[in-house]
Amino acid sequence: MAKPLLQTSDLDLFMSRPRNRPFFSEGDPSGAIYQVESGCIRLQKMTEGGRRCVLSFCYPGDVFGLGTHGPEQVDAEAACASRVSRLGHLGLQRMLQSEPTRAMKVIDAAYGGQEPGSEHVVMISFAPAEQKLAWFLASLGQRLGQSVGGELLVDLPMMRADIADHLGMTFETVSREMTKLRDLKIIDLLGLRKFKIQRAAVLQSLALTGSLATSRHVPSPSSLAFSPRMPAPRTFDLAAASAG
Amino acid sequence: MAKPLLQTSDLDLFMSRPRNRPFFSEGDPSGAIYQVESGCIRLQKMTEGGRRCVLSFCYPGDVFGLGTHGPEQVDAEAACASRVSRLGHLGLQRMLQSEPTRAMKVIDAAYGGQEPGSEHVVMISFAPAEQKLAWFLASLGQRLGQSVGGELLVDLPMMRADIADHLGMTFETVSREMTKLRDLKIIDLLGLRKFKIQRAAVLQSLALTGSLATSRHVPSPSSLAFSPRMPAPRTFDLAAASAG
DNA sequence: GAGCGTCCTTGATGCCGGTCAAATCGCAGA
DNA sequence: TCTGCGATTTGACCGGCATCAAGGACGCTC
Repeated sequence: MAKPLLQTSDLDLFMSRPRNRPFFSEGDPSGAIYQVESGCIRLQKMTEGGRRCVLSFCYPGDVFGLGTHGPEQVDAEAACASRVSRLGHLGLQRMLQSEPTRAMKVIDAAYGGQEPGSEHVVMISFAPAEQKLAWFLASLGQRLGQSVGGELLVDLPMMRADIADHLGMTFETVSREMTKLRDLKIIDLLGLRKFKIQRAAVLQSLALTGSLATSRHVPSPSSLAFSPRMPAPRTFDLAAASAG
Repeated sequence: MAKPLLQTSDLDLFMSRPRNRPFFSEGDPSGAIYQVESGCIRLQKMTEGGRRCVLSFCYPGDVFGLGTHGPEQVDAEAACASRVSRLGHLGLQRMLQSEPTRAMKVIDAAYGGQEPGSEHVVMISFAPAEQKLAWFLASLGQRLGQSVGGELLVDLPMMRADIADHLGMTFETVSREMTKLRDLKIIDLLGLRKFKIQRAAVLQSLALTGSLATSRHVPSPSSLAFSPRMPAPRTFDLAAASAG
């Protein structure tokens, strides 16, 4: 992990929460910036109907909170037992005066972290379930993965239901697709909260194109040309995939 | 419409495009800010598979383009014959020196306009087709609607396929749901590029909750309480709706 | 006004993924 | 270790929406 944006000297409070407890909720007065020390925070919104939409996850080193941008727009809850440090209103004002450039950088990072990325929107609007999950696991690998003997060991701090609400599907489907990826030997499940990426190239291909391409045959750039319907193969060839 | 952010004196170029022609594409060097004069611009991304995802639409008065934030992240295309004015690199630099506050405001507006809103994400991830369309038409009404004798007359500058790619559905489904709303007498279709909102309260309720509530019985705030599955009624009672 | 291409509407069909249900797993506390 | 509860897995079923297909409407150009 790179050097965190905020140092101990900046911060004025530490907070811990067990799983599913909020750090703050939508509409709360803000003025503070939070930095994840350990665990995983989910930024989410509730719909009128009581459904939950997880906009993003924050991992150690990430900052969140609206700071100077007004009242909070989302709920921030612990996806697992988590600890965050807080730069409160006063400390933020102080930093804005003493180090305006860095303060702005912190505020921008915290603000940007809770905006949904366009990639996320593309994924949840079009991709089939298997591609959504492949995309999520691949990005989790990039963010949290630890290389171990050519494979990538990745923490999975959040529950299946959290993933589901992040990708616009149900936790049952998350579970099913996870099992499918395991059967294809693309990932290996190590208990409930950890997994291994066994074939990163295949996972990446599945995440990007929704199909299982081998790493030596990258889909041609010409496939970027416009085509009204996606004619990509939508079926798994388990045998071919396992042989790959 | 409120006073546009940019005045004629600021701008250094006008550009026109017929439908489906780009103003710029993802990856183009930026440094400019654009303001819609007439028509409708769609900001979109293409997926590897050649599918299109419309992140947002820009209407007259809106600004877009990344300005000082680096190369363009999206395609900007005319959703119908459109005209935009452009504040180029030099003009932007000049404004940043002479009126930094306003320049920053312009840049922020343009930047924010092409970030997907969290409301949009919530909609496309969970809502059924009828609710998605109701939400889109209602927001279009708020943005472009002209009150005419208690009803709201709204331009619909983009094609069905554009709406579909914005909401994560197919243009056939957009068409079907549009017909359904017309049959329910919630909207009235006036040709292909214009419609009337006949019963705004019902449309709004459909957009927010996915169900048809009458305006006198607003869904109670307590419904915001957490419930893992949305048990809201998913069926249309055409008779009851028409009677309302 | 005729002709033509594009966009839109509408129908028929099939499948993905949501829903309901039940069994199993995993963890924490007694 | 035992017990209990919540999380996860797995199965069965089915409904909404994508897909395929055909016909109609609209807006061009000539």
